[in-house]
Amino acid sequence: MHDIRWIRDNAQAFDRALARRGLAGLAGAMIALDERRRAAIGAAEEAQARRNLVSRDIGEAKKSKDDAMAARLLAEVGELKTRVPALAAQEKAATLALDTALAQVPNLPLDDVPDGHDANGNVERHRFGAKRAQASAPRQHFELGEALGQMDFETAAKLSGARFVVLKGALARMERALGQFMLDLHTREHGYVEISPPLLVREEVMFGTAQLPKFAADQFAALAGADAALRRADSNGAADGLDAARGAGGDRRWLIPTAEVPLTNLVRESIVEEADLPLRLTACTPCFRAEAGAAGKDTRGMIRQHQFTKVELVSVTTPRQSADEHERMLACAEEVLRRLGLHYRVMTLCTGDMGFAARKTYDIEVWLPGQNAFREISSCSQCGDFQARRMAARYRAREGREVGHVHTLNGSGVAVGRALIAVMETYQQEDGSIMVPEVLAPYMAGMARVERVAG
RNA sequence: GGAGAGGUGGCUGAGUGGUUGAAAGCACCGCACUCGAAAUGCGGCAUACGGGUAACCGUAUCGGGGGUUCGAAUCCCUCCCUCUCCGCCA
Repeated sequence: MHDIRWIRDNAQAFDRALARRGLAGLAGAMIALDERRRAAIGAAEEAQARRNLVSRDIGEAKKSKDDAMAARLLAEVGELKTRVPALAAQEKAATLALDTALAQVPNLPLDDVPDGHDANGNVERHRFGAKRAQASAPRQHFELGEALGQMDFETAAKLSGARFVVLKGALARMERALGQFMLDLHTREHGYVEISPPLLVREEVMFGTAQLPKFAADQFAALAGADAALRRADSNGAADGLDAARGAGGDRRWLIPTAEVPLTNLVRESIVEEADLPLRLTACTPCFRAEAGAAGKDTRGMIRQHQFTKVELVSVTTPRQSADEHERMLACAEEVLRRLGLHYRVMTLCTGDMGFAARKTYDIEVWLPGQNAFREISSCSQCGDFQARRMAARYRAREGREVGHVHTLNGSGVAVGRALIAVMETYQQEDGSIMVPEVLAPYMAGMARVERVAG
């Protein structure tokens, strides 16, 4: 969410930055809404001030038993009785109009973000490792997993539909091992605090990190007492089942699409002392995504699922610290892949490929031999004060005791499902078995190799 | 699910519909006293928005929303949240 006062003072810079994202200028429209809002505020406050003044006099008059004076003042204030609520309603509507418009505007790219229209404009920053020599054509993870009898998409479809998977035995264990390994690395060596957050959150929490209102179609929602709520909604002839259910007393929560949502919102509506910053938080959680815009994309295998596990990194910093923290966070995520011995490259996303809330983003793309391609396994973003403003998350400066919005950053450290895929495809053997990377062995009871088991 | 009790400033906690943004205490900051500290005394100490170069002025906020009233922390409705007891449950 942008500061309308900043837009007012920097209208050209604002529109120029939006243009870099391929968007039309909005400063004029925003400023017009703001002017309407401020005019409404002025009118409403003036009326209220007058009412307050006269009301006070009425109180005085009644106290001194001056009934004639009181009656005269009452008559005088009569007109305000309808005017004040009307003006207040206008003010509310004008403020809502501005807020609604502002909530739809994405963050602005930092100056050093490369310009571009889409993923083709991303710039490689550096890479690590190399492709391994493999005797025959490497197989994809789902071919390996199905052959091992430990990755079952058909059964998952029976339970939940497309884009779900059932892992069994050693592969299930390896997924868990990956999450544990990452969490241990970040908490023991990188200074992050482990969090076990709620997976169902309120609407305003989703708004805080900017998943809502614009990306509702990408999210899952859960209803408590869904049957009863929906039945009542139906009988009301309501169009939108969810909103209606809520209106009918249904209790709606959103399933987190990433732990970024609960972790970042940990500081919502609060003022953190500067001495306590930066906050570094990590969690390993399931993530739920509707993948609404991805029909037909990555339909095979575990690359794109409605549910997947991810270790998330979140930092809350002062404005001065956020750029350095971004580099640090990237290094923390990279370290995961280095220790797993996975080949990857780091891309600086261009203006056209960045997410809504980001002002700068690094993606880590891991090499998948079976796919013969680099695929995203982590995305580390600085959001500046964009989310902080939506969440009302502030800090008090050490010097001067001033209050300002914090900066927030988030990154995957890393996506566990995709890490499993990368390990499988990278460490696959001719016979279809998979060598276990050394760093995972302690988490897998010393198992050295994942093999097909009878049954 | 049933019954009940509550939500007031960073915290504790008063508050008869009329200068109550809100007593008091604690915490915090400044000053005085002190060699220093403690104790004590004096003063300060919410947030947001609007207006103003500024000093400052105005408006709103006592869980959220709505209502009654010239005027609401105080009355009414509604929603949310917290707590206690009972039941159920991983």
